[in-house]
Amino acid sequence: MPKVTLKVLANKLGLSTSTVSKALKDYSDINEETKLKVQELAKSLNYTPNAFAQGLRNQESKIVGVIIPSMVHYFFSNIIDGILKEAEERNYMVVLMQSNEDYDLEKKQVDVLLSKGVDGIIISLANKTRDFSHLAKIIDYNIPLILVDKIAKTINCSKVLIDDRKASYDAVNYLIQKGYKRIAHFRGDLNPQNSIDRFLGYKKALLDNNIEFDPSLVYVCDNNSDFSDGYENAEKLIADHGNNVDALFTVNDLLAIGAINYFNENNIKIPERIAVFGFSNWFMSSVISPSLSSIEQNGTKMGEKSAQILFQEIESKHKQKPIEFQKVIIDTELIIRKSC
Amino acid sequence: MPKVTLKVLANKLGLSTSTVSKALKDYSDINEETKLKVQELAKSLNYTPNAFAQGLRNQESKIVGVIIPSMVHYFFSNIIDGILKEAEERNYMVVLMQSNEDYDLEKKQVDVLLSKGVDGIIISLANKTRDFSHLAKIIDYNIPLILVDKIAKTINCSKVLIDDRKASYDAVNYLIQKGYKRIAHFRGDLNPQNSIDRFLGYKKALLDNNIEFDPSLVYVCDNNSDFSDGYENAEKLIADHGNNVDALFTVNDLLAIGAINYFNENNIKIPERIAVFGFSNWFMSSVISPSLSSIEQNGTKMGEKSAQILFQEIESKHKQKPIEFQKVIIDTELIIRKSC
DNA sequence: TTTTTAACCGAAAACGTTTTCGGTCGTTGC
DNA sequence: GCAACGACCGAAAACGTTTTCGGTTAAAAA
Repeated sequence: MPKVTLKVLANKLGLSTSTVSKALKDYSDINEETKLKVQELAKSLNYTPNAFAQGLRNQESKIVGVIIPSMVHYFFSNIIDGILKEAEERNYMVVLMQSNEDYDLEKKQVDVLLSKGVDGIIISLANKTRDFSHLAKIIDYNIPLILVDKIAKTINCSKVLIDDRKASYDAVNYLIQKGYKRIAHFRGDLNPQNSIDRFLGYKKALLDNNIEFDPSLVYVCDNNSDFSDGYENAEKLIADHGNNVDALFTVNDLLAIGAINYFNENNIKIPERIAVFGFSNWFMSSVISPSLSSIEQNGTKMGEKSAQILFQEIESKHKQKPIEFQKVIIDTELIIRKSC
Repeated sequence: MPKVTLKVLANKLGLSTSTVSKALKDYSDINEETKLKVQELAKSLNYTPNAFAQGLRNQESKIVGVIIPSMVHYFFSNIIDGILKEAEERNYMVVLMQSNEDYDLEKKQVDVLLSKGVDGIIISLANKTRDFSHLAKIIDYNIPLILVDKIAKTINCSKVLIDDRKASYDAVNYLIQKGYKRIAHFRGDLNPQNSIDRFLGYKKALLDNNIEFDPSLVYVCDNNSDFSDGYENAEKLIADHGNNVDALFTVNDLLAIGAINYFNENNIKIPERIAVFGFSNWFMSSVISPSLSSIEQNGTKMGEKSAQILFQEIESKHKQKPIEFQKVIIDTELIIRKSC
């Protein structure tokens, strides 16, 4: 089967490729009749423009790149979901890469995306990423970049995130209003910004309520994508503090669920003996027992918004308009369930 | 910043673009010294070949397309995970699309992938897909195609799947050995093959154990990606059969979890009053209460295998070798937990 | 000295599209 | 009758790469 290109259309109609091209793009200097003839033939022969040639000529790929730390995460799945929806509407393709929380891989993937000529990039950074030169490179290349959730404060680009500090402040504050006083915190890695902010929100809620901040109640879960980390730290928590702790606020639901598993197995009643509050509102949090209170982070909306901004910026760039970076805060919501 | 192309390398060295190109690709008719000079300069100037030009010239994109019904599913996330790993190793990019279980969208996405010139395609079909002309089109275009999990029997291409019939036979058989006799089944859509096969395995296990098959114990959950469907059908099940049912085997974990929720809320003890067995072994099945017995479907391995075969076929095509289609059955495993 | 050969390099075409810049008509205005 | 104009179309260059096919040297063979 011979590929149907502009040239074969042109030959069949006794026209030139330029005329055919212009006819298909509705140029004003082509006769309406010939336009129709060309368009009909194109349709009947199922002509589709060669994407490589277009890319080469127009310097745009109609592809955007997305790098996330991990695929198998409810939150990230939702982000992708939102991005795919927006891309679909605009006939853009999305190439997806996962960094596996590995900085070197993340860096390499940025290079690949740049060399493939993607029109824009959305990244949620790996936890360990401290060096942002690869992001600077994207900006140097003049490729629109959006950071989502796991962001870098110092990089000058649009960002979509939640107010981690406020969200966790609200959660802890809720616990305090409910009467809990000795509230432990399983925090995430020391590095990523939202881990820090969630910790700070936790601390501020304590202070604002005149509860002394006790550093020994804070556990660093640097492997926080693993729920066994939550299980083990729950064990440690009880070993360390015995009855002198009555609530637990975790940096994500996975840790909370690990902890719940430990408490359940050891007959530590939730929420009577200890309350638990998670973060991110994974689907499973609504179906475990006891169901877990959490913070709805709205991954889908974050993905959608990121993509919207990205396409805006791509368009602005195309029109040579200056682009001004946005920082969008997506609303969160306390989801109160039976664990507190 | 001027883009660094073969031409600028050539100019800087007083060579021709052809020589530079050949030097970079280690052609034998280029002097070792000049090769070195070229390669050094290329590295120092950070030369990366233009992907569009390469695609145009070589007719290959180093991109593969993946279409899945839905992103936010543990099983599909795992498939993607496996595919991304394999692609990463081979420096291939993956463009991801989700059909949202919509046939028309699936069809359109195939067209987009074809028009973009991807080197291969992996699809897990939407449940409602009954017409396979879009798949035939892929084969017509001579693009390697792999079907994974949700397959079409009549399409002649490589497939990666599990033995749904055997897996569900084993699960139901296990229930029977445990003494359960009135086993209900929440089946999926009437259309997709694996929904059918899981039903047939259920039926055969009953017959082989001399248990009469009772059609009234089978409920069609045509919206089986929604766990409320499980909840509602559990309600119906109890209304219909009261105490005359002692086990439930569902076509997936989500339905099982919906049912468990209903049973828990209505004080129907699991597994004493009714046992529950799921399918797919979602992560959350291990953390709900009671934990759910299920069938490990090994999504990651399915994704990996699909990608491996795809890249094999792409390579074969490249070498003009004939490709012979494979049908790979991935092992499943009964995961026994507290729900039975 | 002349011919052959090997070693090295470059010219050029091709992939398919887009867009600028003219060019050729026939028509209108004066 | 001539200039000007508008309508329509095509030639050609460009995007960056790959690869074939010669071509130019200098050294080896005759």
